[in-house]
Amino acid sequence: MRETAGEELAQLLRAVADENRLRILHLLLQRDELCVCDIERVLDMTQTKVSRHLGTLRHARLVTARRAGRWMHYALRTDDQFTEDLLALLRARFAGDAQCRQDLHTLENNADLVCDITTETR
Amino acid sequence: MRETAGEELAQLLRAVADENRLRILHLLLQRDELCVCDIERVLDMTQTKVSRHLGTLRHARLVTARRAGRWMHYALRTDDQFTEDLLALLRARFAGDAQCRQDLHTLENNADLVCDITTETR
DNA sequence: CTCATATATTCGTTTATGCAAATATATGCA
DNA sequence: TGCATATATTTGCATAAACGAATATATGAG
Repeated sequence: MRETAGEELAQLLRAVADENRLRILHLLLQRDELCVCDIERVLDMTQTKVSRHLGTLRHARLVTARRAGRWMHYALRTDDQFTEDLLALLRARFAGDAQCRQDLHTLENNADLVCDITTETR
Repeated sequence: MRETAGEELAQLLRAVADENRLRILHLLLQRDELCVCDIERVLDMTQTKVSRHLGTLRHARLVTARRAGRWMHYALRTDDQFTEDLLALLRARFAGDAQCRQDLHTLENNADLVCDITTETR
């Protein structure tokens, strides 16, 4: 059942090779953590869609999930050098992308984000 | 008909996110140029398969094609910084991959490669 | 022109991926 | 316990991508 190393790399790259997931990764580069409904609101995607794409990213070991009450907090993984380097590369690209800039604007002007509240007792 | 910048990035990443194309890129990192039949022999893939994947890489602007007599010589593009950086990242990964090491061995021990002959008058 | 070689493209099929809608699970509050 | 909220998963369908086999094109040799 073990994948070959090459197939594992291809799978990681496949996880990144999707516009929806790129937008999610871009958001996660801006905050330590974000929950599903935050992403849902900022990117204006359905809950199903966000959850599924986060599942893909988690399966590819690009993000971690942490439960906090009713919310699942997602964050970028920081334990793999290749992933780190790849994200650093992408971060530079995102800066020049119109959609990403708009998403960033929406993120910063949204006062209702769950993950902006530091206390998790809700 | 123009793609968004984000979709363009996703398309580039999609082109890289395939094990066959990763193996081809790995070979191209070893030589300035390789023709289709060289890759065909080293990777033991059918001509159709190699040609189609090279087409995908060319379409994603990862490689260039140059006709030399009956042969098409493919080479990595060097005119885009992001692509350069991405390939540099991959190069490091390839070194630790068993399949890539074997491909490299096959490449080096194959005396019949078209692109090992410097003169193109055949 | 004819034949052989190198590469590209088309065709039909299979597999993978994305989506929305519906449903299921998990947590917290009353 | 029962209800509301947050998230995950399943289902059914549509589109995209991969494959081999066959066919087409392009070049060079004779």
